Amino acid sequence: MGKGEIIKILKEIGVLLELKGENAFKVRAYQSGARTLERLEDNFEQIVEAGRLKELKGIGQALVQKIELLYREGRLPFYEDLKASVAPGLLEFLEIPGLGGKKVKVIYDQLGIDTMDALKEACTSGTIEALEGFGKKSAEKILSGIENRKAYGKRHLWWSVTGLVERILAILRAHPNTIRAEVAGSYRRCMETVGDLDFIVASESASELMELFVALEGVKEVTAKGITKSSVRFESGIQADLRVVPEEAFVFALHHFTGSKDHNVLMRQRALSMGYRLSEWGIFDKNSDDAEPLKVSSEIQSECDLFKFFNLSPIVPELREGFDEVSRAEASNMPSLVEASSIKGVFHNHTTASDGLDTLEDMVKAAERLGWSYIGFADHSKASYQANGLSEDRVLKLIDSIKQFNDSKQSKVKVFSGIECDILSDGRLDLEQSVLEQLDYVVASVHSGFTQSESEMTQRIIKAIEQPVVTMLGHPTGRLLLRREAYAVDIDKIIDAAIANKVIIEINANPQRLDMDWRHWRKGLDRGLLCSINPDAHSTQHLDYFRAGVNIARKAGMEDHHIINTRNVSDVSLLFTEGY
DNA sequence: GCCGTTTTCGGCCCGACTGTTTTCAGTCG
Repeated sequence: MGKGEIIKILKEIGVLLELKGENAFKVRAYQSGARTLERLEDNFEQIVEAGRLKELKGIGQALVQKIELLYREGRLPFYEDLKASVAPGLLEFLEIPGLGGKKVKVIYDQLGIDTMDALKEACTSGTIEALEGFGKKSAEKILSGIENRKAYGKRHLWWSVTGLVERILAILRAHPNTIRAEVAGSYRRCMETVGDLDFIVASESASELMELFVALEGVKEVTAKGITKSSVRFESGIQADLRVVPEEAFVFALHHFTGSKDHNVLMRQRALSMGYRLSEWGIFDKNSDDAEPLKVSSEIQSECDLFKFFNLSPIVPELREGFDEVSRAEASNMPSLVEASSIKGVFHNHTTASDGLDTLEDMVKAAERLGWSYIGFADHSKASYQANGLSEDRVLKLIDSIKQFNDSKQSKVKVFSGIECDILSDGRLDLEQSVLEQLDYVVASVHSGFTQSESEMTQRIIKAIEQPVVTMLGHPTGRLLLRREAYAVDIDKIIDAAIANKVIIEINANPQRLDMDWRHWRKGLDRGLLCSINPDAHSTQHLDYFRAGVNIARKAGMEDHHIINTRNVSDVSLLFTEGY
């Protein structure tokens, strides 16, 4: 059994143990074991084969045995028994806000309820509220949770909530009693999708801000309202939290609620190892129960100060995912991340030649407005019939017209001629090599046959990567966030092939794709893998997507030199003619 | 179930809010 499936099973064991009422730390051990495997950069198979699982942090004797069994035999009796002992419907109950493992267990043990319909019935009939520890409000909350399950559980694209975030921030900052206001959480860390929004405000008059917040336009429901914290749900289903803290606690609250959870654990452990306790309120003496933070807390005015206090280089929010950022900061080995202002142009864009909405001329004007010095067009090839893909003849004409455009000196922006060439199901390219060779560059992408097996798909893409004419690989996994899973593909093998054949991989910056995923890049960057940030724009407005791509590049730890879009015109031309 | 410069037992990150309770457990982030 492969790593992905094993991770899934470990996570499920955690959930099942929770429903069985097991020790919370045991539950956490399975979850953290799964996370350790998820983050593993070295080859999983090799580690298991070499008997080195035990060396991984968070994986002890018990997990080693279970993982090895799953790896070698593909099954684990412990898991099968556990699964058989828990009613399958209970897993779904955990998706209801307010229901955790303990309460679900009570509902099942006392009432024998294990389906959503029966739970609904028990809420309306008064059976639930009669249970010890439950009441009328619990029943109402569960009922509304069941009814709104779809909207509540939904995550949201980072890009799609930027407007709402900016609007709320502006309102909070405009309040006369606001000293500082920031957005925190996964939004601030630039995750590709966000579950909810977190706002932190420094102010001495919390109650006024709470009133302002719960009355925001578009608020459908107020789910919590306390002295320092309120939660609301907007009509779109997204939840937002506001926390108001005194000015001296602002930095600590901002850091804490920016997370991630795993990053906070690392920071708190570091604090403990240095004799301190760190919370969202400040820095405390490890051994005292004082409610007052140590005096040093008041000298910390920024997150930089906070990291410095713990002898760490500053860690930007994008990198706070609980990987190795704390140890890198300790060694003063933080990357100098790419900025949006370093981008000088983008390559994978569409025009009216295939399925784009705007003409080449309009797209170039938009590139001028963005201050770029070049732009490349990669319209679809003929196999993408639904997208009006280009035949060999049309490609040749397009190359001509681009040459004329450049010669006419209409614009200071240089236009590169490219194509988004379909990778056919057998790995061949959709257009004649002699035609492809005349273009400045070729983006090879999969647009069909998504149901192939993992090995077929992997071989198919590698075959394309091995064609010397291919410059870069487009959206390597084909995922559409929140809509369509990636097709089955061994991304590690794709990365190896790209490096071996000097093929660039794109970050498709369309907010729905953000593909290749930021989690995969570190496996290749140190070995010379290059990235191209490509908005996959189908209109002038879409060019702005490049910002979402920069976010992902930053999460992947990329510096300017990893990204071809930071190079100037002549270096890019050289790259396309000479390779790298 | 994991872990160890407090080392083989006894902790495990920390605090707010809610709903249920008369002091706290469960949930959540």
